[in-house]
Amino acid sequence: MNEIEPFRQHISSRIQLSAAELDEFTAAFKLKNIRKRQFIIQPDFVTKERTYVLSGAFRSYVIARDGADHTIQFALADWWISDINSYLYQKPATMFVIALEASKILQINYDDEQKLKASNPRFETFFRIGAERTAAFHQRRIISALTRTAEERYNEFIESYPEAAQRLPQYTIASYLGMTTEFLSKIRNNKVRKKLK
Amino acid sequence: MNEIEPFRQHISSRIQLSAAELDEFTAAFKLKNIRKRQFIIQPDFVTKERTYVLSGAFRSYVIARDGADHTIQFALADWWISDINSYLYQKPATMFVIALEASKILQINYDDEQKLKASNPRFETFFRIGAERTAAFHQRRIISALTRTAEERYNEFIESYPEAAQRLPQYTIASYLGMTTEFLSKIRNNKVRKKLK
DNA sequence: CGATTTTTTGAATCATATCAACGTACGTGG
DNA sequence: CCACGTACGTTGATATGATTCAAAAAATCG
Repeated sequence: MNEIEPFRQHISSRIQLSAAELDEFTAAFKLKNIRKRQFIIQPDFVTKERTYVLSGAFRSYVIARDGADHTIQFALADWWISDINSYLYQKPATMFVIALEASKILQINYDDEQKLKASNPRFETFFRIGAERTAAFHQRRIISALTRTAEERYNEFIESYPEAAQRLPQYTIASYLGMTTEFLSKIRNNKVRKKLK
Repeated sequence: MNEIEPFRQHISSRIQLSAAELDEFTAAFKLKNIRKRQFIIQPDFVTKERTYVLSGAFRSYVIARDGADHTIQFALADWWISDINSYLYQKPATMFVIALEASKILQINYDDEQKLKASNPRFETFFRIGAERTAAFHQRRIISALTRTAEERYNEFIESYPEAAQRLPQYTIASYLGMTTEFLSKIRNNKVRKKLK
């Protein structure tokens, strides 16, 4: 009946650990409650933690020169989120990460993560698998952005993430998919004039 | 005076190994000569190797429904290339990887990589670092695609990869940056009509 | 409820694509 | 080492998918 049970499951789905190892691993993480609209990462501050979402929802975004905001990533329960360039290289962030709902998260800080990885090869494996999957995921997104129209990207999104599609604000989904809120609205309501071939 | 010396340097830049470990690691890789225009990965075949480029140049791309091809990645000397979704999950590829020039590569196959990682935590670390950097790199590319105009993306590209910009065919660069060859040509020759503000 | 945030709608406009044609270069076989 | 074919790059005219702007409608929340 532990609050972090989903996290233990998550770890066990990637690597096999003894009960003691699992305790050691999870002990490096701190549980936090985050209010809606609270920022956990802001530009110019070094991202000192990696965040796992137990419950709630987050969105990371950057603000372009023209002031438009662009969603880089979402994270619902059982996802990770951070400004990976800031965390990995321990340099100032360029992104915001904000809670879209009241949320519970688990965080490990950079130094503790290094210690953990050095202490046990299985822990190193855990992070290796995570990084590989993230890279593969990003590659699929790049392919989608390069090869599909706005409408196709939206259809792909609601198929892949039905829960996110209904729970997250439309304007955040639009900016994740690289289109304006207005255009997404037109797609959803079939107001996009199509060429008849 | 060994042909694979750059590869040994590459490994040493990520992890610290004894001479014996370095030999063991490199022994898992096979050297291959690849002719210009030769494919090393094709759709529908499972990608069984991860490829490090010693010399030459490669491009990975997908073909969209409309027949247009889209460059996913380039690899010049000292870069890695593969269809990561195919290699990682050992399922059929969706991409082509073709040599743009006569090239020399080093390849490790999937099973040997697993053995290597299991045999020595430092080898696991090597791949973890690689995956992390790939993920961080992809994230920067996603941000660029979402927030910049075609012209800005091209300027960013020639600044970040001056060698690639002059060595690779324009149409491959255009498709990497998500624009047509014609439009890139107009950008390069200042033929793009700009709104005067 | 009233206030704020989010979504929708239509018209005008823009950034980039498409198409077609031509110019250039390069590599391969004789 | 020339010639010729094929691949690559450029240009201008036109078309289009998506944005911008402005305003109203709908949803959400304290």
